[in-house]
Amino acid sequence: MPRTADPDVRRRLVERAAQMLAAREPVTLRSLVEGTGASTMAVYTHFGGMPGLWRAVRQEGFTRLHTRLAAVPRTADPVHDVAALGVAYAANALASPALYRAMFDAVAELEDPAGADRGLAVLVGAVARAREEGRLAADADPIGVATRSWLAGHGLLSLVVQGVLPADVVPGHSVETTVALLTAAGDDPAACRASVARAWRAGVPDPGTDGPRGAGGPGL
Amino acid sequence: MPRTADPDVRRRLVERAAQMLAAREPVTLRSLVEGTGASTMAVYTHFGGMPGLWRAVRQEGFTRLHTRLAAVPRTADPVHDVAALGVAYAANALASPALYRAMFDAVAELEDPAGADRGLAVLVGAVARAREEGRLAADADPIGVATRSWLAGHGLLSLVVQGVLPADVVPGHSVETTVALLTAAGDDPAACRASVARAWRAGVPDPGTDGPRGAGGPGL
DNA sequence: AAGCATTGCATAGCAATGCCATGTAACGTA
DNA sequence: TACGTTACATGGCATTGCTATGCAATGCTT
Repeated sequence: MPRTADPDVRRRLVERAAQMLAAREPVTLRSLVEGTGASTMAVYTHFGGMPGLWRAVRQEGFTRLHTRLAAVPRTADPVHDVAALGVAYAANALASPALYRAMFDAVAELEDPAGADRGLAVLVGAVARAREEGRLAADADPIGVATRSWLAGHGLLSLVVQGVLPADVVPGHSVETTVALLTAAGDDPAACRASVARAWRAGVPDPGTDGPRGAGGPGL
Repeated sequence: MPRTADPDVRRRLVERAAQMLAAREPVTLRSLVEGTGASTMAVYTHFGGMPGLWRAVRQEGFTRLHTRLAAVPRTADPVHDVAALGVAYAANALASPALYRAMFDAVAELEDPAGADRGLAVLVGAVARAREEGRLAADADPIGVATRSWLAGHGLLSLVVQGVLPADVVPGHSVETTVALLTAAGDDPAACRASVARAWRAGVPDPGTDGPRGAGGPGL
């Protein structure tokens, strides 16, 4: 094989795209490579085109999300841990809203679809542990409960990220929905609320440097 | 005033955009006016540009949604009616997935933001009635419960519409989440499940002529 | 070590997109 | 009927993503 491909170029371009996304700058083929020294053809050799670049960016977003979820510590209270994953999910989305939007803009197209499932798997594991430790009913469905939590969280955050809802409603709705879902799965209502509320009190997501904008900016 | 503005042109363009959206055709300035006899300037006269056209299309989507929700009949069982609104919401989204995507693509920008709230108001009214008729706790929060139902439904449908989740999981997740939220609001678990399940059994959304596609097509 | 095939990528140009400056014609008002 | 205002058709512009072409760098082969 000739001229070994420089793997750094690929990473740098994805990184730069994510930065431009966070900076609300329009991510175009030419503006992306500008300043990197690379030419527009680099995007085609490494990604096959702009859709390929977006695919890579989305993948990067899901990788970061998984990293963040996997870093949530396991405590003695499994229900608290389930809620803590919700906090981490929200924090990740609010830290870079534009990336979150891009992730789900064409989420069906990913380089590694299984990579996106890994985040959900973390949540499923936490719910399963709650059941195993007796907090949920023996016939509770961890995948179903985790999926519904994820769906509700996504619905909430996708609207917050677009500026339809303010960020400060996230904890409230999240607590209520999580409590409702886990109580329906068998947890004691009072104990559940205490566990969930504690998780959200501990780590309210920081809006970050990249707050939601009022309208569709020039970027994606 | 000279040369009276033809209000039909506006409607026809919005209508055509919605049709092209449903047909998975790329909606571009030139392809939109092609065949209508109008020229590209018509879009600027009536909408000020493509963003304005999308704004009008989104508004049209929310108007249709409201129409559909308002048409849901009121029965003797208010909890059933709340669930029936969820069925109607899902049916509306699945009937024209591309329009649903467009609606929430920049939902913060609407011609009449209050128009989008009218749909939610219908749901809030149904929840409030459930509380007034004693199905929910006296201190239940209709706006909160309705909003969380809407958020969960939106999270689910936005992913279904993008082809991440198959349409056949909609009833299952919808029933479970609705039961969880309404039970948490005070309804009796068994009665709640019966009411909600009946609504979804009666009117399972038809995928329509416009099923979700596997990947980002040429259209929006 | 030399030659060569293969690959990375810089250049330049193409089609299509949204947008707008200009001109023209239609309509209401006087 | 004359006029001023408005709708809109035409043509051209900048920008977008994309690709045909050529060159140079690299590793395999002998």
